[in-house]
Amino acid sequence: MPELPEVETVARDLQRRVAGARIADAEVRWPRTIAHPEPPEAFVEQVRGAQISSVGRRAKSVLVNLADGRVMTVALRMTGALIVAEPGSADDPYARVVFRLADGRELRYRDVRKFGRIGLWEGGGLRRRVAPGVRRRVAEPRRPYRVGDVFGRHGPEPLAASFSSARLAARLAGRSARLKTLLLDQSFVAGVGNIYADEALWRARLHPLRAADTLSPEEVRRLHRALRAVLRQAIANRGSSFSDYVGADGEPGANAERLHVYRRTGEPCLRCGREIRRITVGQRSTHFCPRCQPLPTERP
DNA sequence: ACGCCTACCTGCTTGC
DNA sequence: TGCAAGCAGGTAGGCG
Repeated sequence: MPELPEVETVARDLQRRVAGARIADAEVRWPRTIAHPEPPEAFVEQVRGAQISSVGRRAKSVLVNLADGRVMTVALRMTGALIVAEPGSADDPYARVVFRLADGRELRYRDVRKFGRIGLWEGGGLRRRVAPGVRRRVAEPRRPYRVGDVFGRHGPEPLAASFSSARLAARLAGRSARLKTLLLDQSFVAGVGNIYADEALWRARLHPLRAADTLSPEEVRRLHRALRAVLRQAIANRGSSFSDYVGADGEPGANAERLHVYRRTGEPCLRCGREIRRITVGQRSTHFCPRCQPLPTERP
């Protein structure tokens, strides 16, 4: 399940391995993977001959920046992976899109469950920012092809220097939604998924069902620190692998064994020993320690 | 604003 | 053993 740390790992791997490479040709084996442009034949035509200048990340998408300023976005969703295959490698039956590089290697988009999407966009607009207090600019023309529009509704990057505790507090204020729901909401904060939402709440000792606007300033600071620490540690370990996630080298990450609550239902809390519980919040499995993460109204 | 539902997909696990 | 149901969860879109 690629979340921010897994996508960051893939992007860093690719930056090291394919920056500077030229895409000689591409083959689309599952047309629905191509979200833009349509039809997929147009995508192949437009990407052919392009040179990759650098690879980055925004939210849970890999950004493949092309030398001419265009950007290819790769949303891995559940089971997507970008893997660099050396010449002569065995074919992959789950490769949905194959980019043949001019040097003989292949950049393969592999996706067992086919949820992932790839788009090719004009650059620009990525850092678009509206000054505080300004509601809407006058009749901004629609430019649906700009990569910035793809992420126009996403929230801030939690590891950005600008994502301060005060900023988190401001975003939580007036929100009655549960913490777990908000952490998973990409327009609230970008890149957090089920694993790191649960891990951050455990680390911050906050119950997943707490209403966001009931947190004390101290609790907001704990959440801010916990979220960033959990994400940073996962990146340092090259991400958490369960069944599908691998880096661009095809190797799984090492962070899964470092998780404290996720998929540890019934096992002892690593802080207090109480059994980890699993509940459903917004149709998502949610893991927490009932002693370390109490609801204020409850006495566990 | 918020919660809830469905659709998209396939592989693996579980239960009879 | 075989087969079907259940489960995993990121995201878009719809409904109340």
